[in-house]
Amino acid sequence: MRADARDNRERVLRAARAAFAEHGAQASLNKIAQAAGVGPGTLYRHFPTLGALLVAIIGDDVAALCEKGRDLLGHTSSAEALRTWLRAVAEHATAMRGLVAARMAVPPAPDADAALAACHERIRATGAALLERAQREGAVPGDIEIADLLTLVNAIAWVSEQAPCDEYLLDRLLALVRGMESSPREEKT
Amino acid sequence: MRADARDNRERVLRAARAAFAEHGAQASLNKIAQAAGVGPGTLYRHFPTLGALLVAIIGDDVAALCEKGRDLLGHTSSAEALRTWLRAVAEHATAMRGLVAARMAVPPAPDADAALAACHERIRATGAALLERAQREGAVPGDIEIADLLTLVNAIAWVSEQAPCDEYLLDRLLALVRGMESSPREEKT
DNA sequence: ATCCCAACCGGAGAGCTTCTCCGGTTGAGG
DNA sequence: CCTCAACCGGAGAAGCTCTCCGGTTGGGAT
Repeated sequence: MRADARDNRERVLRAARAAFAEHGAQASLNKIAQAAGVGPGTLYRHFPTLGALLVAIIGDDVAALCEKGRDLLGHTSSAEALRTWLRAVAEHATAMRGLVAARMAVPPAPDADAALAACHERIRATGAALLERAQREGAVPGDIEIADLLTLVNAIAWVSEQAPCDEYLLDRLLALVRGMESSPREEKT
Repeated sequence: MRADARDNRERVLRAARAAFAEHGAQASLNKIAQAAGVGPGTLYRHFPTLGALLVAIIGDDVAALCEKGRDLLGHTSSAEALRTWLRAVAEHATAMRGLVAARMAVPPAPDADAALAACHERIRATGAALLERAQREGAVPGDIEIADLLTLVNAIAWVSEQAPCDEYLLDRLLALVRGMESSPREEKT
């Protein structure tokens, strides 16, 4: 890749990150290109779809979440580890004003972005390890499936962004989920 | 209202109902007008906002849900009554491919459609009666608030529409909510 | 039965969006 | 230094929401 091309790519990523954080899925790709100082054609050549752009932005975040999940596997309380991690997932999904939640909520369709599907799978695998440990210890009901749990967490993250004025909504809704009865911070009975 | 005006209004409503059922929030208002055989101006004069159109369409459904809620207050099992009603809410919210869930998910902002806010309040009041009964009987934890519960149900309805191929997702996610442990149909232990 | 005007209609169009195409420009290897 | 593949970005097609306004018409009054 030519130097100027990489330069443009990074400027687009920076502009997109800011735009998504502010406007979420409603961000205009045109304006992102404009803010990055490139033409629309350049943006679309680097990132043919919204999903591709999104994956490029959240790639690092996904890795961080997986890392955090591995760390939490060593946590003494398996239930609290799961809760803490799911809350981190929800918080990350909320960071882009619902865009991430909307795109990552359900397992992607077969024809969808391969990179997006990979992100999804990495998150799922990390969650599965945490859930299985909690279930083995009997801390969480055994009939819960990780895919459903993640979908629900993403749904909660999405809806929390619909009411941006209620900053505690996310936590209250998470507390309504089976197996997450107490919020991570207040545990320590 | 002139006869031709009412005629047009009803044709628009019919077209909109069909379009929303098929495309949800992505339905084009232009195409709805075209399908109804009227110009865009006519559509926007009758229904200035998407919310107004939506309220006109779901008004009857909201009344039916409230009616159903009142009936269920006489149900022997207060917990099952609540579960059955919330499932009905979710199913209705799903009927328009996520559009209803997206608009009704959270209590509307002060500047929003008054009619939409009224719909929201009627649903909330009905749910509050069902929830309070279940809580009085100790069938559902007392720390649950009806507004949060409804928001969560709407979030579930929304996310279920994101994966239209998984028809049992809605029920599985509802079963993940505290106080809705068993699905309504399978209760009857 | 006719008239009249308020109410209503719908198309034109402004301003936004996403996404594509292609002629001009430029980085970097020979 | 020269060349050309790779890259750039603007023009523009197509579609969207929503507004404005001149022409039409329903139906009450005469």
